[in-house]
Amino acid sequence: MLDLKFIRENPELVKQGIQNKNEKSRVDEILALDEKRRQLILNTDELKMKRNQASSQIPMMKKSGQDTSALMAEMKQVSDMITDYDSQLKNVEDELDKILMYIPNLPSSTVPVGKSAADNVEVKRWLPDGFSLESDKKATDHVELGKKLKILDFERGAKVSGSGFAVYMGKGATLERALINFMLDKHINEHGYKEIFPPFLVNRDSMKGTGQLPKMEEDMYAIEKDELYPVPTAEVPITNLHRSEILEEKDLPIYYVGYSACFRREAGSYGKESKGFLRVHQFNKVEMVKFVKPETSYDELEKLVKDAEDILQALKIPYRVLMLCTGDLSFSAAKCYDIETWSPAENKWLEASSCSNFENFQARRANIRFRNEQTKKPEFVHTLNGSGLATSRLMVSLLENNQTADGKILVPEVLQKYTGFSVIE
RNA sequence: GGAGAGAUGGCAGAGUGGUUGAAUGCGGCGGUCUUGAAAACCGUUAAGGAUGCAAGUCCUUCCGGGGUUCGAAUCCCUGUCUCUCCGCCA
Repeated sequence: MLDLKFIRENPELVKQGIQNKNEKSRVDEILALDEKRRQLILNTDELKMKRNQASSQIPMMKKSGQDTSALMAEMKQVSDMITDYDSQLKNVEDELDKILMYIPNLPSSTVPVGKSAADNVEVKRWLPDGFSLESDKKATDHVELGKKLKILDFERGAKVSGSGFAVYMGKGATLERALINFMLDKHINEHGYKEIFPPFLVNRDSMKGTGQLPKMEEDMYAIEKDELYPVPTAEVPITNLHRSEILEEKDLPIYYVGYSACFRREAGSYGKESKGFLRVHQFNKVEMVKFVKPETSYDELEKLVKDAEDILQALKIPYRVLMLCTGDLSFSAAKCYDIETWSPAENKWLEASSCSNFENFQARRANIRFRNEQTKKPEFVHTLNGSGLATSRLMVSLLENNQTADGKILVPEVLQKYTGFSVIE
């Protein structure tokens, strides 16, 4: 959520930012409602002051035996007026809030302006020693590999749950588990994150806090009976851990890492990159979340990306890093890097991680603050998160890049102590 | 699922219709004392909003929402959460 005061003072800047994100600007509506809101506050406050004065006067009058009935009758009228103004004010504020909840975060000034994914900027490419993108044209794709080696079963997944659900079997299941544990351990032991095992169902307030709702209602699974939402990412429960809290400045930055299954409806995306793991309704992800002081958040973003890259370098998986342009940036993000891993069978890059700085957009929605030690005043923190990483897309690259000519999969060395085996055949 | 109790400031904990935004204790901050520290003593210590150049002034907030009243932390209704007992259960 953007600051109403900021919008009031910088309407043109806000309009431009929204436009760069390819979203509709409703800034003028906001300004008009804000004007109305402040007028109503002016009216009620004056009446309330009157009422408060009378309230302290009445007991004194009674004590000295004076008649209070005239004053009480007058206050009855005042109270009715207050009720009326207050309900008008509530309507205006609800309306304002509704619009504000749909206004995206503004892109950072360091983000390139662009319309779509085509305008994203590649900022880095990392390939393992001796690896070439051209070298492996006849790679078998992950679906085929999974089937042959009996480690992945998309057909049975469809039978049990529906299309877009995978079953991992045998060494495939073990490999998935190994990957999750390896990533968690690395972030905990080498990058200084604290492990969180969050709930996988969250309430509506949490979904609003991180920005999934109300705008992306259609993309979210919902358990209506209990008003709970299966998490689309661990970002939601982990960021909301500190919702409505005032943190101590000395406790910042806070680094959390957590595993969760991620549930996504992917409504309306059938047929688009939907083969095998490329688009599924449930996948596993290790997520990193940071709560930091505002002035450090862009440095923290660079470190976050590096932490995710470390995983890929350890696994020796080819990847590139993209800086997203304004038009491809998500609703809540001010700046975002995507990490894409290479799929030799698809002959393209697959998004496996997204690392974003939300500045105070989420913090404002979720009311996450810290006490500034100098001023003693609470301020909003900046929140960041990044996948570290999603196993499904990563698994595609891992299987395809580690296949041998005779159809086996070589398990990356760093995973072997987690799997207990070095080859899948 | 059934029965009961509760939710108050950073924390603990009073307050059951009228100067209570809230006693008291702890913690935090500042000071006196001390070579320094401790102890003791004194002072101070919520958030949000409106208005104003500012100092300030005003409003709101005692879990959320609604109601009664001239007036609500306090009474009524409702939702959420926590605890105790019973039932069920990985």
